[in-house]
Amino acid sequence: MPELPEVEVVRRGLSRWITNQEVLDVEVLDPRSVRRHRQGPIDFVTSLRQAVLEQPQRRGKYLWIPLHHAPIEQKSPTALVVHLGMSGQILLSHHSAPAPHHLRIRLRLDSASGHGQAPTELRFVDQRIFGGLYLDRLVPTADEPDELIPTTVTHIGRDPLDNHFDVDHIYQVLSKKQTAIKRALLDQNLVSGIGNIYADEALWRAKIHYNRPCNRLSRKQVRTLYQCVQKVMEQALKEGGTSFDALYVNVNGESGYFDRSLNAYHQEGKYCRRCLAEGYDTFIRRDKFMNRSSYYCPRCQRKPRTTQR
DNA sequence: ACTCTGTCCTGGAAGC
DNA sequence: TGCTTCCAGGACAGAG
Repeated sequence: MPELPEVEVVRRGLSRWITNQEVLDVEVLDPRSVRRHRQGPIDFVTSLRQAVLEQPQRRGKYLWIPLHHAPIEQKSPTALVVHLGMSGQILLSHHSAPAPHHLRIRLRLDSASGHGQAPTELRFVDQRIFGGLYLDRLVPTADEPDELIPTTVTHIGRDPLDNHFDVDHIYQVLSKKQTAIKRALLDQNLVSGIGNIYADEALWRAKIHYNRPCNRLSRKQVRTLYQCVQKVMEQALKEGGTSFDALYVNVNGESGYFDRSLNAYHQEGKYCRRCLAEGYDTFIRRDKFMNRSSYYCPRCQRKPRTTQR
């Protein structure tokens, strides 16, 4: 399940190989993968053809590649926006390599214009079709006029690895929220890039129960929690991201190995590693929360007294 | 204004 | 064996 570290691994791979390459041709094999492109699949193909791909950017789980249309007068800057959803992959291959099973979109690239052994095709593969590609206009952000982001990403909050990430501002917002802390962690408008895996891992590290009301957390607890988010994401990035199966891979099709470092997520029934080190044999538990699983240690992460859903 | 649920999707696993 | 049901969850529309 791609969250921030996985998307960043993909961004770095793309940056190395596709920057300054021209799109020779585009093929949409499943129109559902471009459903967020309002003007439809045909416009997607014709608008992307002959565009030159610039340095890929990211905010949270959103990835975008600014486009440069060499021969055409630039109306306003645009970008190819990528969201991997649940199972999306960006793969760089030779165009003659066999097509993977869930191949949805292919971009033929002009490898001759760039690096010698560059791949000749960018492929979007997506089993569950929650992800997709679309074109969008780039606009300056509200607080940094030199920073351009797609209009559809303006409502997304800065992520924990962003230089302008401001934890005191986050605390101010959280102190007014009634809702459970995990719901706030997963809310991409406040802070982006956190999904179910890193939410559970950060809460475990910070020893906070997923159902703790936001407005009952101290400034210190909020600081600690977001430091834990940053630490767990930095470690995951170092280890190439989390892969449970073939659903998440980097641009070369390789899996990350952060799943071996997980302390809570997917660890139901296993000993809590921290408790074990302290001489307790507590098991990690799984609760249903927000229609998904929440993994936690019942000793380290005590339930709030007033349990609300 | 804020909070929360339902929906989109596929395929592997579990249940009968 | 073969069928059905469940489960995974990111983002957003729309309900409360």
